[in-house]
Amino acid sequence: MITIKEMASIVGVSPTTVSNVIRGKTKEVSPELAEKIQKVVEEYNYVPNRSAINLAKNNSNVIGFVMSTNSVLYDNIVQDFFTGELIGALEIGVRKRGYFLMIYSSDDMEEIRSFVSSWNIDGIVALGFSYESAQILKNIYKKPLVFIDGYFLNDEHQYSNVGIEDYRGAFEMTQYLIREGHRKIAFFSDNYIGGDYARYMGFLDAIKAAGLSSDCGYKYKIEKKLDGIKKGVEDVIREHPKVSALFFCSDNYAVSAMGILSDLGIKIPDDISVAGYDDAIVASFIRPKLTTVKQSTGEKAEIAVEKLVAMIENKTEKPEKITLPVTLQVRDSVKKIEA
Amino acid sequence: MITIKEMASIVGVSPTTVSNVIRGKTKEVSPELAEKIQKVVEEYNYVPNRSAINLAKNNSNVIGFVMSTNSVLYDNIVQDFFTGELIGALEIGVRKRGYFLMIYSSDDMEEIRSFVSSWNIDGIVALGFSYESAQILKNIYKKPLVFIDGYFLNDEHQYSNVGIEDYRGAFEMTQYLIREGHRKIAFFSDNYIGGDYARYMGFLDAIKAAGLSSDCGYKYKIEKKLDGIKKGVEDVIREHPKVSALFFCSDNYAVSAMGILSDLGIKIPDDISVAGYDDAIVASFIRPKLTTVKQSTGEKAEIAVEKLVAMIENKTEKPEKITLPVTLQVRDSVKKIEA
DNA sequence: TTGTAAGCGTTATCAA
DNA sequence: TTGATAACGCTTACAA
Repeated sequence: MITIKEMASIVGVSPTTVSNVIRGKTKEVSPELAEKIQKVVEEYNYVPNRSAINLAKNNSNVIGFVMSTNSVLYDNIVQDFFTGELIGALEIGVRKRGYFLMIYSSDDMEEIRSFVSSWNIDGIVALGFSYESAQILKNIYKKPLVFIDGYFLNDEHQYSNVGIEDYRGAFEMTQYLIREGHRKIAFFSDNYIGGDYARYMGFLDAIKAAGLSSDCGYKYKIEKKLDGIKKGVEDVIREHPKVSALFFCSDNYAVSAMGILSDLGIKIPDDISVAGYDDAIVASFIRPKLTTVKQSTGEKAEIAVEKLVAMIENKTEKPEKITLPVTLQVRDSVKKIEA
Repeated sequence: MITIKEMASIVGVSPTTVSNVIRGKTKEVSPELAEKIQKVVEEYNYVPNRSAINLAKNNSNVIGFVMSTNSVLYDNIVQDFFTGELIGALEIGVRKRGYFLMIYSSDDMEEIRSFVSSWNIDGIVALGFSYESAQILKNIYKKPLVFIDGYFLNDEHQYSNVGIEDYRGAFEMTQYLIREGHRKIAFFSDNYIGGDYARYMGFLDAIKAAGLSSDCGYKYKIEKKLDGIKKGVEDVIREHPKVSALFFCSDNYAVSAMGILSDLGIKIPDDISVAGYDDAIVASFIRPKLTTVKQSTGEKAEIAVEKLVAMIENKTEKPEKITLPVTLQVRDSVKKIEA
């Protein structure tokens, strides 16, 4: 690895001059010299030393993707598809803009603090943080910070976030279900906070808005594991046999529930209708094809990086809540019934 | 961000002494001083500056996960589940061992070279490299390098690789298919190189080993997009109506084909049997549950990091080809038929 | 046991 | 237009 100093002595100039042509400050150096130096730079395949640059400039050009561990792969079948696609898209956006992507997952705020300040991380894309941990993160990290799918109550104007219309998607799906004649609908989620809570509220409000009584909508909290989904599905069938539609907070739950229903000899959508959320790839693999709410993970990532880099490079950039649209994706898993 | 020098002047000692206690070289410093310094370190929440350490020690403690772009998310539905799980598991393994994970995807070897040397990356986990690009990578990067799912012909002893028994898995699956009475089997892949070629060879050899004539096995090359899978499935049905079993090189293709078959009114496994490879999560979501070959992506990542870190920390560590076992996962998508 | 000082590869200030 | 030089924060001989 050749250094600036070495190249300087090869050409017979000072390191400063070499540095200047490398950084394109060509107006500060004569064309002849610039060309001579450029030649050497290329001949020796010069690559700048990032540690040295970072030390001197007190930054890093790295963007950290930090995930709160409870959202992480492995203990949660719902997340890994999403996370994989997200990371892939983040990498592309980050690289495109001349930055580098470091990944770090932890629930320990002290660890995260130490990670980001040790590396002098220029900006963070944060996933899976509760309101509480988001507050802490914002306190310990004073540089640009963009959350993905965060919910921050009344503090929203203080946080940069890119999310989707969780509420509206669920509202419209529920409206659709009602329009198709369903009058007993069960909603399933593994939690009722943040985006999933918003989806639940959309569900509830659509029922209200349709003038239906509140006992038209049932709420089920399911465990993340496969067994938990099975239990949820069996519970609803036993407790509320009149339920004609199942609305899951995510496609992966919906798809896995479809398998379980099939095992029970229950036909979809003839015996019961199923709706999902996210429009994951499986949604169009499975039969019947899943009716769901479509969101774009890739776009989420791209927008998050775009906003983050804007904040890094333009100090006046303000925090912003960005809400991406969702669309109803009507396929074959919901049946029209006589009300 | 407090520095060693600042803490030194606070305690009234030299930076060296502070540095020593921070790095646990406590035998070189008196207990009283050590304690006093330790206290200040904690009081000020000292976090070391990675750029400075890296510059001084000429390393980085970062492990790069570099993907050849042709394997990357987005243009290939097969890969993103796998990649997501892999990255998650890599992150855990890397962090556990005191390293950091940087992600970089490119097909341009010059870009990759510049990335790794600029950051002084300590070691690389490489995914999706052809034999040719693997050779180039090995030439431009002289530090520890572990491939995932690479195939290196006769050069294997020169490369560290963690892969799976691609050949044996396909061999056993095909054996199983034959045992179940299937005599016309079609094999589908989007490529016939590396691991997928090995799977194809396992398929072919099992047919030979069973004493069947070579026209018992058909080979189909499909496009990666959904349309391509559809075309492949339709082709086989038209060209070889006697085919009773479809063996896909990956679960995602298998699952997507199951949907397409269902659209065609073809029942699985009654009309036709389907087998997959990988044991992706969808394999147990779908109905009938998919009979497949099980591999562990998480284990792949863990072993890869383990080997890589061993190579980084122990110079005598030799390149090694690690082949993880696969097991037949018999479920419900293959029917026993009368031969 | 503790401290001095050089060095890692850049950037940036200021002088020539 | 070019070049010295200090500085970034740390490690590491080597000296005291």
